[in-house]
Amino acid sequence: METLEREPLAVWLNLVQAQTVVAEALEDRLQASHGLSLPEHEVLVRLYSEPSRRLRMHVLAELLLLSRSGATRLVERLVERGLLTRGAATSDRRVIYAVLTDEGARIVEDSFPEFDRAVGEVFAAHLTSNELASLRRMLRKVLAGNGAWEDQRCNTVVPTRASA
Amino acid sequence: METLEREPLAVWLNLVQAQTVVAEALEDRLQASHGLSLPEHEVLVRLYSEPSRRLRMHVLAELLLLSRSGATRLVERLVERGLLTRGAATSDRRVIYAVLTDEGARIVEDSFPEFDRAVGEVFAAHLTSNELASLRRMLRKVLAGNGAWEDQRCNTVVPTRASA
DNA sequence: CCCCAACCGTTGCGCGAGCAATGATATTCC
DNA sequence: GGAATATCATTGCTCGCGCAACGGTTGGGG
Repeated sequence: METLEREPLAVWLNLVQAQTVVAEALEDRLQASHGLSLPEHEVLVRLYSEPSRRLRMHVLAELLLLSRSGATRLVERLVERGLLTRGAATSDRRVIYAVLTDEGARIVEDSFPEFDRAVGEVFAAHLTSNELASLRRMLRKVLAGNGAWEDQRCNTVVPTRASA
Repeated sequence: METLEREPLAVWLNLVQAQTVVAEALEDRLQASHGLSLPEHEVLVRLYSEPSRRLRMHVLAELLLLSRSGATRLVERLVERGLLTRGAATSDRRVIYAVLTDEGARIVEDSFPEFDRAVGEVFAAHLTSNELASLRRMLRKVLAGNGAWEDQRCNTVVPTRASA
């Protein structure tokens, strides 16, 4: 099995390509149905999955793999659309919370089910559930090996329209 | 095994995060050692792995997962640094080739071995060769399922400093 | 033969993102 | 208690990229 040893680079390129293709497909659907970019949608979902429906800017930036200035402008755009509000913290006056508005929450409830379905169709549908589990294990090992923060919140996301 | 059915989204997020983390690590090293961004380096490698050391702009754009305008400007920057040249085709006067200069080739020979090693350390080192092969199979299924072009050239890349 | 459609690469424009610097607040250490 | 330091979010600047429009070129159909 030592013959095919240019593997790692090829696999890395495949990973980049797959990520790009899937992200484009997801973003297209999201754009068409609700006029949201992928990061914009993620902000809404992240906030929705928070019981208090708010998150400090700094934490939001980390979750979105974004710089703090990037986060600032991202929420700024969503505030202008009325999907978010900025809220000050009582104890620490440096902190600003990004807060989901009712309309923002409504949009999540509207868009998330189809988004979740899209992830299934575009990405997960081509893999067995064993492969999916195996893939996750591998990715976590890579993340851990690079000292990446383990995002527990992945398990806590939206209860998929409990009201319906 | 039906209990954990929010898996797909979580795996997708892990994939994005892993891609981001690894890409940042690779780009940092490349930037430090040769002042190249990841796409810039890839252009050089793609051209180096071509026997004629040239590629049509359109093809280059596809390989790099870039728009044509993006490709135009990317090679423009590298031309200014003297690593590339633009060459006209004899038969079709619409076509322009991006051509690797000798200095560009020298840089590839210089940078690629460490880049390849970096991919090993940052990415592949955390997986067994079985896992790597399995990962590749999965990614290819996802790509095929989304009608992505199968990039055969992955196997043809640089002979890793045959001269040394 | 000539016109029209398709294709190639480049350009104008706007957008989203990162870096470094800023102001405003909190914390720490003497 | 007060000054130095750290932290938080924002802003100015610049860069890389995609989209749409363009000029130049080629091939195909009346």
